[in-house]
Amino acid sequence: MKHGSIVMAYRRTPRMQQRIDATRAQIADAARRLVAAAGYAGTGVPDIARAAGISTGSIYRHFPSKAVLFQEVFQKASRHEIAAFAQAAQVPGTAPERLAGMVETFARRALQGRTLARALLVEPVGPELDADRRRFRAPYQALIEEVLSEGIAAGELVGQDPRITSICIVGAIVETLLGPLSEPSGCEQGSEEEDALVRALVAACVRTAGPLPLAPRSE
Amino acid sequence: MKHGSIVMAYRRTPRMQQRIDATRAQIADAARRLVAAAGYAGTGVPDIARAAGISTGSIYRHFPSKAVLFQEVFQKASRHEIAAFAQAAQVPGTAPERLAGMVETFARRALQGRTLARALLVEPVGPELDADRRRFRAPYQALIEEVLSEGIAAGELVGQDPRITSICIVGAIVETLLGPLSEPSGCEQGSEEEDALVRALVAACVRTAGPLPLAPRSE
DNA sequence: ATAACAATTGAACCGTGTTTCATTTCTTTG
DNA sequence: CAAAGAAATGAAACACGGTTCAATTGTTAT
Repeated sequence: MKHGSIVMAYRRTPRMQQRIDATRAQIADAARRLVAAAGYAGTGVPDIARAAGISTGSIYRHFPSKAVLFQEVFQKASRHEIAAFAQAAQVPGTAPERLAGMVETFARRALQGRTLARALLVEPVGPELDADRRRFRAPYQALIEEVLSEGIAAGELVGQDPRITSICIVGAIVETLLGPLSEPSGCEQGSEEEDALVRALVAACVRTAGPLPLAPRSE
Repeated sequence: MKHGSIVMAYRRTPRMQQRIDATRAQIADAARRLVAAAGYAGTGVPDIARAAGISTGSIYRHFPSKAVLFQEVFQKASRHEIAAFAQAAQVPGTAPERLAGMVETFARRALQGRTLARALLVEPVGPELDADRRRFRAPYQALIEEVLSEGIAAGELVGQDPRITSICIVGAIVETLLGPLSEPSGCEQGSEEEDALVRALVAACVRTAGPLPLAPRSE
C-alpha cells in the first residue's frame, strides 16, 4: 500500500465474459468430439484439455467436475436428437404410421452418429451418469407413449398399458442398434444391410404397438 | 545339501488338488454373493478375500485378474438362468404360448435376483466385461429366435426376420426390468404391481412376435 | 505505467482399487 | 524328523484418473 490513491478493482467486462463463454463452449465441443471418437471411458480430463488447447486445471474453472461437464455435453447432444424425434411424432397419420416414422428416425440418426449415440445410449459409465442416461431415454419413451395413447383412444391400437409398451419399444430399438453401434463397421451406412435392419426393426416395433386391422367403429 | 540322500520333490496330490479346487470355488462363491449384494462396482478384490476368509494375494493364485474372476462368476450365474429359460422354451404349445412362458420366466427370476440380475444385465462395467454381457444375452436371444422360427414355419406367427424380432424382445425385457431392478424397492416382490408389470411385458412381447389369429391352413 | 485482480497453467496430489513379492505356513516325501 | 517346495499371507507398490493450488500470465482501470 504505497500511496493512498484507490485503484479501481478489475471488473468482469463484456469482452472478458465473451472470452470465458467461448472457452467454455470450446471445452464442451472438444469433449463432445472426443466422446464421439473414443467413447466416454476413453476420454480423460487431460485429453479434453489438450483437444481444447487449454490446460487441465482450466477445465475446473469452467466446470466443477468431469461429471457435470459431460452432463452438459450429453444434454446438448441429445436435445438435437429429441427434437428430431418429436418432429417425427408430429407428422399426421395413424398411430402405427407415426410410430414407424419415429422409430426409423431414431434408428437412422443413431446409426449415423455411432460412437456418440453409443455413449449416450449404452456405454458403461459411472452411477451418476447412469441416472442421466435413463433421463435421456425418458423423453423418447414419453413421446412414444403419447402416440400409443392416442392410437388406443382412436381405436387404431389394441388395448394395452402404453407405458410398458413404450418402454419395450425403446428397449427394442436400443438393443437392436447396440450390436451395430458397437462394431466400428458393423453395417455400412446407407448400405442394403442397414436398410434391412431398419425395416425389420420398424416392423417389430409396430407389431409391439398392436395395430388393429381396420375397425373404425364398434360393430 | 547336508547329506547325499535325494529327498523327493513335493508333488501335487489329489488331496491337495481338492483343497485348491475348494478354495477356488469359495472365492467364486464369495464374489457372487458380494456382487448380488453390492453390485459389481461396489465389490473390490480385498472385499472378496475377506468374505472368502483368505488373503487378497491368494486370489491371484487362483485367478489371473479380477476381470477373469468375474467372467467365471457371471458365466456360472447365468448358466442357471439360461437353463431355466431353455426349459421354459421346451414346454409344448404354440409359439406365442411358449414365448409368453419364457418371458415370464425371465422376468420373474430377474425380479427375484435383483442386484445380481442387474449386474448381469445392465450394470456399468469395464469394456472387457461389456463384451461378456453381450455374450450373456445371446443365449436368450437364440432361444427366442428358435421359437420364433418354429412359429413362423408353423403359420402361428407372421412373416418376419426372427433374428431382429428376438433381439427386440430381449431389449424390451431388459429395458422394462431396468427400472425396477435399479430401485431397491421399486416394486415389491410378489406384489400386485409386479404382476401387472409382468403381464403387460408378456403381452407386449407376444405382440412383437406377431401371432396370427387362427389360420391353420392356407385358404 | 502500474496496481489490482481474474484467468490460466501444469505439475503435484490424492483416493481408489489392482497387483506384486518377500516372508511365512503347510504338506509331502525320504 | 528334516528337507523341499508349493500355497498363503498381507503390507507395500503401482497404475490410473480426477482434482487442486502456488506460481504465472493476462486484462482492466487509474
